[in-house]
Amino acid sequence: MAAVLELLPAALDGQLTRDEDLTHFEYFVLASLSEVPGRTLRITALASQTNATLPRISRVLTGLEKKALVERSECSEDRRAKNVTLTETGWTKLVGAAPGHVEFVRGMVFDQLTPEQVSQLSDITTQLLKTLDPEGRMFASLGK
Amino acid sequence: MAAVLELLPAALDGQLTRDEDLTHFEYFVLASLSEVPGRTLRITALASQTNATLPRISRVLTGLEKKALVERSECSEDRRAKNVTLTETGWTKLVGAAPGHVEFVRGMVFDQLTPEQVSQLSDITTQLLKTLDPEGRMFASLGK
DNA sequence: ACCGATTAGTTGTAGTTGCAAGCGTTACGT
DNA sequence: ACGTAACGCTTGCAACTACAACTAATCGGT
Repeated sequence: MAAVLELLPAALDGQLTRDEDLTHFEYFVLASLSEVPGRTLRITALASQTNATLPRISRVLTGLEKKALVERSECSEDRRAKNVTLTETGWTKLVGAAPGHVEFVRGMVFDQLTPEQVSQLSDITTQLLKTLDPEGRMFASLGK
Repeated sequence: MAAVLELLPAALDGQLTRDEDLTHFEYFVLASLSEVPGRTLRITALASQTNATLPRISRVLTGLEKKALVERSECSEDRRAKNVTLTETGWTKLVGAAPGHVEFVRGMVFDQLTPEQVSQLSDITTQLLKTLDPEGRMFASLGK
């Protein structure tokens, strides 16, 4: 069981990095932005939803900004804060990456299990999240 | 489900680092050595069992050696190779760390699930490992 | 027996991450 | 209104990791 925790994230990360030159975390950031009205979030909110520290998000955003996938802009309500927006390029990137990634996850996980097991796994992870993420900061992303 | 993959390893790592000044990976290395006759393994074998690259194992072993938890020695059969042995200090460290860690995992995972779900989860992970680790390089460690 | 190819392990280098410290902005108590 | 505390984010630094290049030893074909 510890082995799954070790191997599965690495496998997922590997596919995205090879095929799309995105880490799983970067993908998750783009996906989080895409699911929000205006495709815009404050940096702290984004950090919370992706379970990242502020320094980590800050540096990853710098990288994504260099690739023109997101944009930072000043927040009018609070001049300390900044908004991050998914650019059109970022949206296109995400839409291009998603099918391959979803397909990979399906082949790696869901195709290996019976429909019953998939249902059981869903219940189990939901249950575990109550302890791991009591405030429900992280949401399910793209049906994963 | 992705959230569990993100949060659970971080939680496990955190407990060990706080309480024992060991990363989860270091703990896993010590545990792997402890389960083997003579508590000794060739470095490549250890890398394979822990799913680590050779450079990674090499540097982690250097760290563990500095703490006197393991020892490197020449391999008589192949002078390119080296053996790594869990020292008495390392064994003591592992035995001291295990109960707290096991307890933490239990509280975090198993206590949250019904006995039925634990059984289902075990079947599911076994099934997933057939794809993730077809050669069975990684073994279950300490009932996790 | 020899030479090229492979293997075991270590080290150089670059990229990622967390913690702590920093800068500027806002909120709060008086 | 003023000064201190708290907040939002970024940056310095140290630790960890992967990839590639390196050294040393063994294997294989001739």
